[in-house]
Amino acid sequence: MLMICGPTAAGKSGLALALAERWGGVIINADSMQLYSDLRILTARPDEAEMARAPHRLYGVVDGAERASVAAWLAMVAAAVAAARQVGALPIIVGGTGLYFHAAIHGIAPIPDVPPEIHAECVQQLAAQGGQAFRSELAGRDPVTASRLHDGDSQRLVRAMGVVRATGRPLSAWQADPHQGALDGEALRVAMMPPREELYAAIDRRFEAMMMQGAEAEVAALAQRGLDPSLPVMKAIGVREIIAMRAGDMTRERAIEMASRDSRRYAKRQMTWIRNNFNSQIKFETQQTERNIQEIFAILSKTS
RNA sequence: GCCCGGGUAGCUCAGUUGGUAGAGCAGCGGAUUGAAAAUCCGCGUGUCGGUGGUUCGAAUCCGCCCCCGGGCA
Repeated sequence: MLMICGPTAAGKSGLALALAERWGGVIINADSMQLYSDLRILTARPDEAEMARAPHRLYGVVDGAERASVAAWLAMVAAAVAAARQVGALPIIVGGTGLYFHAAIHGIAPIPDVPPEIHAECVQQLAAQGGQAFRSELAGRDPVTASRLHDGDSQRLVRAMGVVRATGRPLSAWQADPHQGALDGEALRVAMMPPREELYAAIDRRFEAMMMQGAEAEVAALAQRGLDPSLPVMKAIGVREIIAMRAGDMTRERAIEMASRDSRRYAKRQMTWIRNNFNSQIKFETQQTERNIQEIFAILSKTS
């Protein structure tokens, strides 16, 4: 299989599509936001025409009212990869979510689900008593995790507390168990790493384009649903800005500026992750699709 | 030519009654195992426009000069 990882706007989708068309591949999403059905434009999910050119899996398959998770994604990818192989197609996993790739490569600890009520309880408790008190309570039940986290790390504190409460066993103990679910088979890891300035320019252009294509209407529809603002979809880059713009709290110009800034910051983190963790066998700095494809073909031909 | 504002970090600006300067953004580094486009942690020496003076001590007070706004001529 092929794994293509890169920052937002680096041209991953285009490369994946060209490869899938010519090699006979199935494109499988590894982007946490493109998983949600609500935001097609804003998350730069492939459109109908592109989806028609090659099989696409795991795009827009989760409703915005839900929270996706690495574990759920991992199960879905495993199934999608197996199905692709069944029909002799090359699985091409594409996306920018480092944690997902990490799980696909190394697997994750098998931890039972935390019931939503318990999760909600922990969120409330943290909000009520503050990080410091919450963490010291956690220290009584899971000293290892508590000592690893900062008072301000709300998300992990809640997760750790939820796990001990739900399972009676500390998160740190679960995490020390052997990991499971890493994808079988060899993967050729490809990183898209364009020069910073080039990428930033592409990001700025792209956000403007998204606005032209109707990102505003898409966000309006999402806002209409009145979902919990802490839900992942609500945190997609641009959602906050467009909502503020529609409420008249921000000019259109400012909204675009802010969203582009967030996007650049995100891209930077992605590249850092890739550099430090992805361990790619091939790194592309340009979007010269034709050349990049040839290079990948050359390697694939040798191995298969 | 005269009057009023400004000139402080890459950018936007704070800086109280004189005690050799600090926020946001940007930038850099790090953590990260079921929300990851998330959640956190760390990193600030810069001719305080220049120069002379007052003072034990000046971004801060005074003189002169330069630059940018705006106004009056």
